[in-house]
Amino acid sequence: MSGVKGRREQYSEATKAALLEEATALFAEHGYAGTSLEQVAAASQVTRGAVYHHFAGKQALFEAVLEAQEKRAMEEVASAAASKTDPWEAAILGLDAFLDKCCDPTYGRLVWQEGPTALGWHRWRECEQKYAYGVVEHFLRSLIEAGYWPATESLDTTVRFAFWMLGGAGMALTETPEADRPRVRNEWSQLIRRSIGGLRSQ
Amino acid sequence: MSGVKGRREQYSEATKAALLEEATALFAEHGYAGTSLEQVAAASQVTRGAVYHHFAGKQALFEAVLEAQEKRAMEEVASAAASKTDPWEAAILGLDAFLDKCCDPTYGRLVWQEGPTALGWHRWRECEQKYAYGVVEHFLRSLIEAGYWPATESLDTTVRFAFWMLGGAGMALTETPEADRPRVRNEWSQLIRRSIGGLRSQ
DNA sequence: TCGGTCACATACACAGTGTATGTAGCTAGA
DNA sequence: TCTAGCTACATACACTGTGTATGTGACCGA
Repeated sequence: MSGVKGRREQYSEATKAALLEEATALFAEHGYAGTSLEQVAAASQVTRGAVYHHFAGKQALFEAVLEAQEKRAMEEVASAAASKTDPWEAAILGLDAFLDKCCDPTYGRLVWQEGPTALGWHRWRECEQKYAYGVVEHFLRSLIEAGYWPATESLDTTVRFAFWMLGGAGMALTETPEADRPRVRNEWSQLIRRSIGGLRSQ
Repeated sequence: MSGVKGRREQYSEATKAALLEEATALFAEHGYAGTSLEQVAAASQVTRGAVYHHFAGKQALFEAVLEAQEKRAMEEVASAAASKTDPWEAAILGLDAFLDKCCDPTYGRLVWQEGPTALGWHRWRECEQKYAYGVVEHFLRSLIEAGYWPATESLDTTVRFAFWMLGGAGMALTETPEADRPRVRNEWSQLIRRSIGGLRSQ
């Protein structure tokens, strides 16, 4: 139980980190189905045995990759929104930060393109619930509490709806070639804001 | 070039139809990855050789299944909308017909759940563009022409946005247990209508 | 120093796709 | 009517990739 790590544990964590890093790059570049564990292992200078030692299988490896991405992304969104106390303004800032993040090709491809195809919709959504989903729900709750948003539908449906629109923006951005992204980003941002305006109280 | 078909061609079409039918059922029940061509062939009382004779591969078979589903679905949507001449009312009727269709578990599972995972996002969207996508674009064009909808964003982005919202409803419905579907269906319908209201001209 | 455990490597089993080849029955032309 | 060729499959095989069972050396605490 001592906090000190032996050499073995240091090496172990290093290879695990290397596996995660290489897997992230390979999955993002060639897709989930398009990269074999052999490639991931080779890029990390180990064999597939190491992969199966650290992760339960290919899916588990991908989930670990995806969770790392989501963790960072949601931290960035939350910290962006934290600068405003008004729930509405905070939500808009969060939206902008999220759209920014989706312009990162690695994040976009892994989370929005490969995620569902690799894990299947069900498992993917379960993963998302731990991160993005929870953040969206948090924003919505505060909007409702502040009276900005009517609670006519069930919260669950509303969260899904909001989450889905954000996902659409993310998908669109990851698929859009670099040059058009600013325009597309802006258009989606406008569409989301105006359509949300239609839902807004008053 | 005679219109008369020999026995061979009749048998051939029959087996192709059987393959499509069995594949539809199996893909819908066990998913794309969860069903092997061996199973499809066995259910159709032939061997895998027949499958590869009629289709280029597993993906191609799935695409054929998916296209058949979409073709029927879009016909239903179009015919539902045809009873109104006002673009706005027609669009609303089309929306309702679409949501109805998504409550069909086979359609929902194949198109919204298995589709993207089986073909990958890119290829899936290319398939959708031939059917659903085109229908959405048609509705939007008529709405814009009639002055119901502002043409502030690029049409492409707007079509994607609308398509995406419909997809969200479809996804949500296919995942929702039978008993809750009427409620969820209604909630999504409301959300879409009100959010569209926010985009509507004036 | 010695037994155990950790962090991998190695070897193997197996499923599933795709492809190359074989074959029986039909069909068009002489 | 005979036959050459094509169609509609069946059979056999190669290969890729996952997962699992087992082996092994380095480390580490007692």
